[in-house]
Amino acid sequence: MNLFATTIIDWYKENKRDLPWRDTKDPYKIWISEIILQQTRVVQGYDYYCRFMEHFPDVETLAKASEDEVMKCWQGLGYYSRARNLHEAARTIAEKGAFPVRYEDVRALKGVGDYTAAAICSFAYDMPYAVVDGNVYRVLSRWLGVEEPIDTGAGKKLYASLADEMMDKSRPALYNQAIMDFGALQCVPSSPSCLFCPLSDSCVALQKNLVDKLPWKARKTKVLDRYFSYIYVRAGVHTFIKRREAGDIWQNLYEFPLIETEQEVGEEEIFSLPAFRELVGNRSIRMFRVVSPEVKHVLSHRVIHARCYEVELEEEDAVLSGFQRVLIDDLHKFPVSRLISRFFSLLLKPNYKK
DNA sequence: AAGCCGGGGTC
DNA sequence: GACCCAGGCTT
Repeated sequence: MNLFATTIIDWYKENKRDLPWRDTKDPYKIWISEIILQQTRVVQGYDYYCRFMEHFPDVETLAKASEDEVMKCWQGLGYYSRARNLHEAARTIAEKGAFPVRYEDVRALKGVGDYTAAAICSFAYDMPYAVVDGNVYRVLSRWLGVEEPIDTGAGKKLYASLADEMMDKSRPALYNQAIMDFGALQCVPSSPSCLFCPLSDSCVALQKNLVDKLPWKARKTKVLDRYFSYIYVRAGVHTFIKRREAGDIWQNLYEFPLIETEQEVGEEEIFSLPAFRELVGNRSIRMFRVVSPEVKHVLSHRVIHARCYEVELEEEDAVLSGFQRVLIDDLHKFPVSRLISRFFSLLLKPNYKK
């Protein structure tokens, strides 16, 4: 008799969320949902999942799509390596002809780690692999009173072994869904309603008054500042963009010509930057304006202080080396970061006042 | 083992 | 401002 598992499962039957990727055993749909939901709340990923399924209903469609198409569908969701890896894995699967059925082969897919492999194999195939995600860390650390941090090698190993031990291996899919929903809805990070918790009688953290301290992380990510000045260069009906390359944020997303500096650059100083002169050259400028004063764009590990300027060139057929010349009306077709899409919407506003 | 990689919500 | 979210990859 497993008190923990049966309690969680009973709770789940009464309180489960109705989610589209739970109505299926199709490993493709489950895989897509799991990648989308990595470090992403259900409410945030929900619409992306539905749109993704409309655009790419099966793995062959996804494999045949261009990377830009996939990225466009992912635009705004963040952690864009997920989309790139997803695309690569789709091509691997399509080449082999079918979705892998062994745990090791699922785990070997690009972008699929321990958590996602366990989720796919349990949900699609009912294999007894315990998921260990943020919810599971929280539920286990509190109920068992585990004070080991969750972000060290030793901690992860310990939790993986505990999760395996606690699992009801006679019904893996049900148990895994149950513990994650329990963590997401009942055993929430801050101020959980322990008064109404079906496990409160046996919860170690509650007895020791550690609920608001568990789980905990040993280290925190350092946040650094970066300073971006974007130049929206207009030449007649065209403008210029570039695809960001590997080794930095927003890989393979498009953006306006960018000048990054060590320090903040004032709106008047932008003209005197060598990088600005190099971009515009000796072309004559018909108009200059500030599209956006500084906006703080906050990422998990960076704070980007960004501005956007508009420069209209006299020369309407100008070419900027290193940049794609595109129709301004086509800008919306390119996958871009949330920051750039914000600038897009500013540019679309009529009667913008300087 | 530590750092990198997004964006949004909550308190 | 600090923390968290159905984490994984690179170095």
